[in-house]
Amino acid sequence: MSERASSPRVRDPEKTRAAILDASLDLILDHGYGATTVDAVVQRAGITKGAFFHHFGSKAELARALVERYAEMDRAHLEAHLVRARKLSPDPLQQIFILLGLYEEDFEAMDGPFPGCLFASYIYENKLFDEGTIAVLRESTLMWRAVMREMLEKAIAAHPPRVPVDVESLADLFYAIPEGSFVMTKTLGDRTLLARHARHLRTYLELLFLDRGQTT
Amino acid sequence: MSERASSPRVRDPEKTRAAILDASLDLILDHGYGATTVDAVVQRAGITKGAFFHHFGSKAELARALVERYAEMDRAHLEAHLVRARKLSPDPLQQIFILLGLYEEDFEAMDGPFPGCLFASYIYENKLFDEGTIAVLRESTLMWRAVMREMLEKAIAAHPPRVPVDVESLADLFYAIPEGSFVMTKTLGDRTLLARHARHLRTYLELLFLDRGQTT
DNA sequence: CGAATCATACCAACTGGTCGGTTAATTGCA
DNA sequence: TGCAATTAACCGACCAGTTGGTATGATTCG
Repeated sequence: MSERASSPRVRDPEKTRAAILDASLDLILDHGYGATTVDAVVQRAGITKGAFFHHFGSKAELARALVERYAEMDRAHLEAHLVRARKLSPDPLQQIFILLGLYEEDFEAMDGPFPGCLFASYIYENKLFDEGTIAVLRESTLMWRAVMREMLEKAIAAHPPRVPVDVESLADLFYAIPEGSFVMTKTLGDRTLLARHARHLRTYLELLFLDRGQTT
Repeated sequence: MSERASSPRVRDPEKTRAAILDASLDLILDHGYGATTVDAVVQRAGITKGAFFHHFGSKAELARALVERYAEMDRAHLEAHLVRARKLSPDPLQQIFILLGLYEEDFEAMDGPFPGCLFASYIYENKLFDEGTIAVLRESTLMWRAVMREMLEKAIAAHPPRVPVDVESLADLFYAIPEGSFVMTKTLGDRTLLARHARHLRTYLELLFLDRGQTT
């Protein structure tokens, strides 16, 4: 077996690296990157400073690696839901509704205080990061826009909307509404908001593309 | 005359205080609170460290005063638009549309790189602030919810919605959509997004409350 | 062995905050 | 009104603690 049980102190560089990234993610989402010290990361990850700087050349390098891993997970998560949605319905509009439903499920299944989104955290400290790190945010945002725009365009072709719409900015709502919802959720501590706000996006699309009322 | 022209170096405690708050607002929205040093604030405000600690007992006190001023400006801005909207139409639904239009105008009139929202900046560094400071965020958020909820309930009474809606979370969209839009705008540097996303909220409400299509 | 992985001890730079002192405005009183 | 006394606004050198980062040595594993 190459897999190893999570015993306390074994030599496993990948696990150490992951522990550093996990610890820093938690800390950064609560304190911001600037106020997250290497010492705090090291302590929470249960390692030492030497190990930290063995894996990451600098704090900035950690920032970059962290957001890259985050962006990749985000992309993979979306991709997985997309595959599932396509399997469940051939109709592009229904696929969008299913996608929304899957995310609503995810949101409802969450527990503990809501952590928020690393992209938003970074962008509100943007001057602390180098261009390459910020570029990851941009690319992720544009990826969301492109994916949702393509789905929406197919949906529009099959279901002409009741009123003309700006497709690009409509696609953006799939990113912007959750992002705003995260801010509210973190502020009020009410995790039901995420799904409830997503449901409004669903209703909007239903009114826009369906002849009458609900489907669900 | 007790009023004084804005000449370079005059003794004017209120002006000094405002300069500190202005400088720290700019810096915090770009670097976050944690990474904004008192020295940087002092330098940008064109004063000295001594003057800073004469006006604010600590950095935390600055944080609190800054968000309180910000919340008050936000509230006053909303209030002013509300008054104008009520003057322009007696119909509650139309008032909401007018309010949205006024904010769209504000967004379109902006120039320079978009600064973002201090509430979002703070909440993504929430562990750095004391309870009283975070409470300001909560109160502002709940104020928005209460105001928009009241308007929406009046609108619903006059224009029964096509499908049943959760009023509270619908009211939240007036806060959450701009907030998410701010994140996207800061990320992509495209200031047109703000108004375009707001317009979707308008379209949603039109589809929800009006018999057919557009009004505007 | 010898390279990869991690620990310990340490440093120079910077941080928020303090403090004694200076300068300008305001007040009290003749 | 004239002006000394008092107070508020402001300055900038300084301090103790913290920061990101380094140097070097110990341990593990192929």
